[in-house]
Amino acid sequence: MDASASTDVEAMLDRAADSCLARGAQLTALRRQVLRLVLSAPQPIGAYALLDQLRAERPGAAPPTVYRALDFLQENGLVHRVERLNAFVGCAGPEAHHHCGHGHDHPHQFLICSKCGATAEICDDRVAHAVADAARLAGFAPHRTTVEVEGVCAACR
Amino acid sequence: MDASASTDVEAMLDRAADSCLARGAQLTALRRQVLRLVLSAPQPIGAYALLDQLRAERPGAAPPTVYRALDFLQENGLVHRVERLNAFVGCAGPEAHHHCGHGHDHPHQFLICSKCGATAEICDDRVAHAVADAARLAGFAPHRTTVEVEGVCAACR
DNA sequence: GATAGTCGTGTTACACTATATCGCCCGGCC
DNA sequence: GGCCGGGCGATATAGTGTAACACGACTATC
Repeated sequence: MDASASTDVEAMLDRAADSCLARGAQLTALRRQVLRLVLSAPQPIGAYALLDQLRAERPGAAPPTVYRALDFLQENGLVHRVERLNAFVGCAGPEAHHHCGHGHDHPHQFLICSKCGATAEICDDRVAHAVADAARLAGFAPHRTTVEVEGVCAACR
Repeated sequence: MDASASTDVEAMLDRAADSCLARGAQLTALRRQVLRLVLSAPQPIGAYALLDQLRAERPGAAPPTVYRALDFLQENGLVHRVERLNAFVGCAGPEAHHHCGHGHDHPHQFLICSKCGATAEICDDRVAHAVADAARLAGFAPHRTTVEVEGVCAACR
């Protein structure tokens, strides 16, 4: 990561800390460290890759260390899990979603490039509504939704 | 499973064999056995649960045995993988989707009840179109799409 | 009929992902 | 002080998925 990206990450961490405080949650040093690693990764990152990096600063770290942090970060809308990759990405912009009327558990979709592995998060209301409508039509009360599209990104075409 | 359900499963297996032949693929005894187990399961079933059952008839079966069969069945649209559960379900009705104009790689969505674990497959064109449109709007060429909704089913409410 | 190629399968070993459980520390609270 | 809950360290184990190589059956081609 270059300097400007690092600066961006630190700013995002500060905003994340504020957002947690507002919800009565604590972005502890460990959780902040894990979130920094996720945000700094150029692509979705697996729990054990995260663990390896975390050990550089925290030699005693074990799987539960990183999984507990990831659970917390997910609950607070700071990271998302990409099911198809068994990996995690930083949420594109939690505050942006608040601006457009969504809470911390905002709807989102992933576009996963099978060529380069890049994963983009989008937030399409039409998709979210269509899915919710289809579920309710089946008598189903939707709670959380996973939408992941595998394909080829613009850069790889 | 009662007798009528078993009969249904056998009929589905026969139709699956025909469908494979038409595509130049072979539904071998092993693959048929695995598909039978998936179709007979009341809920999505994991690869290792499948493996345990398979070993009753085929003691030497190992993980690659079942994963290779599942890969084949997925490629031929006979089973789907439920990412959130790391499990597999028989395709609700491949021939039904052909009737409504979809190929063997038809769009589908899952409704997963977090109370009872029941998983329903639906096929909503509005969802499929909304997702495809959103992806293309981002310059992305969609290939395969995963849509999974976790919530509470009608029976559990 | 030999040769080579493909496909399906067997077999072993390993890598990766995730959770259970126990125990300790620390900070808040009555 | 004594109690409690949250966060964390540490160990062990469960669950999921692949790599790599071997073997036999079948086919095609000469």
